Amino acid sequence: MTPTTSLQSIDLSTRSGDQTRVLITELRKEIISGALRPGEPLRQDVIAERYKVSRMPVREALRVLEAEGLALLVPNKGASVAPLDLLELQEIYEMRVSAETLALRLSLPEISNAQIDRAARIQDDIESADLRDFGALNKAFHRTLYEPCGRPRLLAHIDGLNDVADRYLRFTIKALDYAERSNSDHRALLEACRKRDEVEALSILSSHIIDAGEVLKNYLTDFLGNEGLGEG
Amino acid sequence: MTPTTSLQSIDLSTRSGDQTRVLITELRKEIISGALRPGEPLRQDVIAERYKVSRMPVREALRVLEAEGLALLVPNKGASVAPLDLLELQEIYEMRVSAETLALRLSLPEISNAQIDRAARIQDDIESADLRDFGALNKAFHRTLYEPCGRPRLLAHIDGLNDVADRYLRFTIKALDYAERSNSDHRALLEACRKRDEVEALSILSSHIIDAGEVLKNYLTDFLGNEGLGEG
DNA sequence: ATTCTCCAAATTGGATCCAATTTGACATAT
DNA sequence: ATATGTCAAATTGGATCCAATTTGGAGAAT
Repeated sequence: MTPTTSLQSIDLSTRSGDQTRVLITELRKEIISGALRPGEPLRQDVIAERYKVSRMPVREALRVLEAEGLALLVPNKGASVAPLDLLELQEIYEMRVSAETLALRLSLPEISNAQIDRAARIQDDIESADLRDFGALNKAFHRTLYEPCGRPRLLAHIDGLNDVADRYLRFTIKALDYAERSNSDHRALLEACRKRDEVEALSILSSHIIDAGEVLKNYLTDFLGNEGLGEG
Repeated sequence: MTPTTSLQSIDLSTRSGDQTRVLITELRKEIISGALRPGEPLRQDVIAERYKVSRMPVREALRVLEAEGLALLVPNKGASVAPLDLLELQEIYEMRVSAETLALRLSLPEISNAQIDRAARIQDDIESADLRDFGALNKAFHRTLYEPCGRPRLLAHIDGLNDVADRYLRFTIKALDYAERSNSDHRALLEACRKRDEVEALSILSSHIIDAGEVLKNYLTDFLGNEGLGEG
């Protein structure tokens, strides 16, 4: 079942300062959520008209999205939503392990109990809330644990990786019993953080991310025949 | 002694397809090399006239450079070259260790002796060539060792980190006996790669990068008073 | 029927134009 | 002398216009 969220049109024509900024975040959301499907062409006219702006800020936004790996730009041909690709998925999860264990390691000496509690409360939400919000809440949980590291660039990098990962997650999340495993991982991770047990926390986080990547990969491998992932 | 390379003006006005692409790479080079100084304002008019194009491709290029962390864009105020900052330097080197050890680990099972030899030849060049090319050659050396990992996204990420790191390197490279230490690290790294000794290779690479970061930090700490690093 | 050519429509890339915001200088008031 | 207000110049942001490239289809040739 493909995500079939309909595209909303926000009227940015009134806004003064920075339409490009808004466009970037809106289009990013639409690509991550799957409202804009992998491989789908992104025509400047269409987007411009949908947001009631000229093509100019659209073009700037598309450049940025390309730099983020969410769009593909071919000179004189146009832009399209970056296709999904199992090799990229694997790569993203390998990079997540590397970047997020670094963030957690740097965060642990700084993190307060209050901050750990904040993460625990997000985990409560995850377990009680609608699975549709899993992506965003899951991201928030992890980010709360990493933020005390005080490395803005690293955190931005991790955000970007999670954005891309979310695209894949979106296709599968409903069908999985993955949530359960993820929840127990999260609980164990919080416990290790409370004990400030670096080795344990990093080990849990690593296998947590690797696991998620494996589950996704297996699920998507089956998927691949049924429904395209966007042409390469 | 600040880099005082003069700005060359390339005439892109004839090129058909994609002036923005060219602008991005040219401006990137100028920022990395220090020809465009940290904190220096990047006025659209000036750049456009220098490259004999209109402001439009300049604006697109600036957006991308902002996404890469090389430029700063303030709405309605304009762009400037991203300032240098010791905390960022530290962060970049932490991220390099994390990303590059991952790349090397994934590369080692794939790398051929011929590829290792290619890296060794680059190291020969480093030791014999002008120190001014150190940044580029050093980057090439490392990339040669990582490339067999076959992870395009990871490699692009590493390239980006090294671009930013080069900006700091550029300020110091001449003044250091760092080259010697770096050379012996490189030789030892090649040896470990030849033996396919993962633990040894990763350990050498880690301390190699950490070392470089420390040396840079110390050097720049002294520097900070004399000559600005661009206002925050 | 298939392939090739050519031309019009669609679409992107770049330049120019106009509006809105910021900057800085000068004048004025305290 | 310093601070404040005002207005013109500079600069950015957005829209429109034009050129260049790509796309797709009709028609001709084999």
